[in-house]
Amino acid sequence: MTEKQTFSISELASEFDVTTRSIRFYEDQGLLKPTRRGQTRIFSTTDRVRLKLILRGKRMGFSLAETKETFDLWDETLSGNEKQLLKMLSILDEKRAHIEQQKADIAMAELEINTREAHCREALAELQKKKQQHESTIEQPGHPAEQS
Amino acid sequence: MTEKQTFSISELASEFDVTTRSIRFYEDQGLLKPTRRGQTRIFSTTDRVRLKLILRGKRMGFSLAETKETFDLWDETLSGNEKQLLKMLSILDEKRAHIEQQKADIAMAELEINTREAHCREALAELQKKKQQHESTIEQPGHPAEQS
DNA sequence: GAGGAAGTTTACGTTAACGTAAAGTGGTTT
DNA sequence: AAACCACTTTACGTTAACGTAAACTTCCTC
Repeated sequence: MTEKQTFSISELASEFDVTTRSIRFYEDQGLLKPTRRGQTRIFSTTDRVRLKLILRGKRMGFSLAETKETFDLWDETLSGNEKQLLKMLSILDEKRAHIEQQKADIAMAELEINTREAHCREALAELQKKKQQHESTIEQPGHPAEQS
Repeated sequence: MTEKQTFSISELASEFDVTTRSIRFYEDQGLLKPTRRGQTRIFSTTDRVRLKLILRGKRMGFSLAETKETFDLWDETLSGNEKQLLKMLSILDEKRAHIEQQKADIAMAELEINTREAHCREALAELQKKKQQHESTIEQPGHPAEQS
């Protein structure tokens, strides 16, 4: 009872930090299906969820076409015969494979980032040491020289 | 002594399953720097590693321009002054943030895939049950009818 | 020496995912 | 009623990352 049920285009745009142009484009491509009041779009909570999925899909490397496919397929699956269900299961397997690849990529990337960071910090420490040596060579601790 | 040190363009292409066109494009954009024998490209193990990084970068949502930036920056960092090193560290932080986002996305995606799979399997089980009921209604276990 | 395989350059074409005007609609605030 | 929103449609422009075709060189083989 306490949750918002409908959203304007600009509400969704600012919430998810995308342009209204993008949202209209997603509708145009059949990914969102807002109703209308006059000519103004009214988005449901379902649209909101789908927008979230679209954006996450993008971050995970899925094209809009792929995301639309899974949306459509899922819609069909809901009232689904056996063939549809089995197809959905096989697609879920593909997604899982994709995810496993991503996990592996991420693990490797993390390793590299860590070794690089270590390398950087070592190099910085080296520089600091040389700096201090240099300072103690040319300058004694004390008050600065008074006017040359 | 036992590892290959140089590679032709088609060797790399087939190893990483990309086209030679792509590899030439990556060179064109400054991501790879093969030497030449005559006009033929000769790729080093460094190039090979970078190609691998390019492809992983793509899978993780980095553009070629971004990947090139980190390559270049890392080259500079090797002979680096303090400023370069600090910049590299801040970029490493950005990458880490990116990775954290990916991890979160992946975790959510996995959850969804699991619930969807469960849903599919339930629906399939329902269908199987109905099928069996139907079969036992219209058909008794026994030998088939002989020629109508 | 004719052909074939693997390499090259040059250059125009393509697709996805929007960006960016331009021009119009509908409500409300002054 | 004038001005100002937020929203709309239509339509051409843009960028990244290659695809694809054409015409050429080298080297090897038959």
